[in-house]
Amino acid sequence: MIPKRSKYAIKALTALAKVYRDKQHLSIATIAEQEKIPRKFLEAILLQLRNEGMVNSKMGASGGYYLVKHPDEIMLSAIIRSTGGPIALIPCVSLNFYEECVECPHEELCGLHEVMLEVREASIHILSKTSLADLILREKKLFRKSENSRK
Amino acid sequence: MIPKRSKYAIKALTALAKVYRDKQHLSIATIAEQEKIPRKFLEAILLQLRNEGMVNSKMGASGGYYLVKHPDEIMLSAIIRSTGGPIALIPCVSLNFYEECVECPHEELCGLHEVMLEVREASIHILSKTSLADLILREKKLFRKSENSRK
DNA sequence: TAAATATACTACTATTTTAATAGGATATAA
DNA sequence: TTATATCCTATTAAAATAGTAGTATATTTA
Ligand code: FES
Ligand code: FES
Repeated sequence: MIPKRSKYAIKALTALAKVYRDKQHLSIATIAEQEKIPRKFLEAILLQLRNEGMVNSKMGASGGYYLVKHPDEIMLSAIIRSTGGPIALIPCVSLNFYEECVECPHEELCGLHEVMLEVREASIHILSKTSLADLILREKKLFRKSENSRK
Repeated sequence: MIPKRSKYAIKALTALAKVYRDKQHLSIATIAEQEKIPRKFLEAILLQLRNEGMVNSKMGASGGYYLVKHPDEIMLSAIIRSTGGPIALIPCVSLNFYEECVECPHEELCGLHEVMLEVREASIHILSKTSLADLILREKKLFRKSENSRK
């Protein structure tokens, strides 16, 4: 499981992606309300994302946050990583939270290691080809689909 | 990430799978030492696996644990589930640890939900086609490979 | 230029989950 | 009958996660 932190980050950045035209920005308060994220917690998350270089901010009245890159170029895997969410199922196959397996004498001889590596690859494959723009597109498609099935 | 509990369970069951002929059994102490798992913790894990019906035990002197099913039929996904390890990355797409997303008004309209569902499917696909027997086979292959590359 | 609005930053607390241990009861073999 | 194991409940310890408080700083706008 990824932490809520990461999920909130994806939600918040998606909100920013939806207004991405000419560096339009949104305030923490606006995003928090829209996405139902605890305000102060979101503040901490966005600050972190800013330090990671994923977003930029403008201080003062009518300030706020905006995306640095195009929604097409911001991948879910990058957001999860920037917010400390592990994708791998065990530490010895994690890129960002790697820890040696004290129980396994040789990593390269471990069958479980090999399988978990495959799982990680499969997950990362999906998460690093899906961008914020894709997420928005998917939502549009899902909405159209539900509209049609209601007829 | 899955809990250590699940990883230990896989390791322990693999040890049992290696001696699976005519219901041969191993004691907790033996497995704990072999796989470098804290003894008392392993005891709790095996007890749980027994209550889940994955293994059986024999009490008293020269007792121990043994697999109920053939190593071919015991899949990693089942072990992870039996020990309470989540495979999904977020609760709203988890089969065994499902929780509704309070932030998302409609699950079926949520793009993130859809992507995370795909990730889960990919992970489960691998984990539920890999058995304990496969794990042992993989290890044999890895060993042979490393032998060859040493020449 | 003052008031209002918003982010920046540090530090803290609370909650939950996970990992691990303790210790006695019970069963079985030698 | 002694040694060896599992059975079972309860507890503790440690770590990770979630969320909050409060003040400093920057910027707009009236
Ligand atoms: S090396 Fe990590 S599970 Fe064996
Ligand atoms: S429904 Fe779970 S992330 Fe939207």
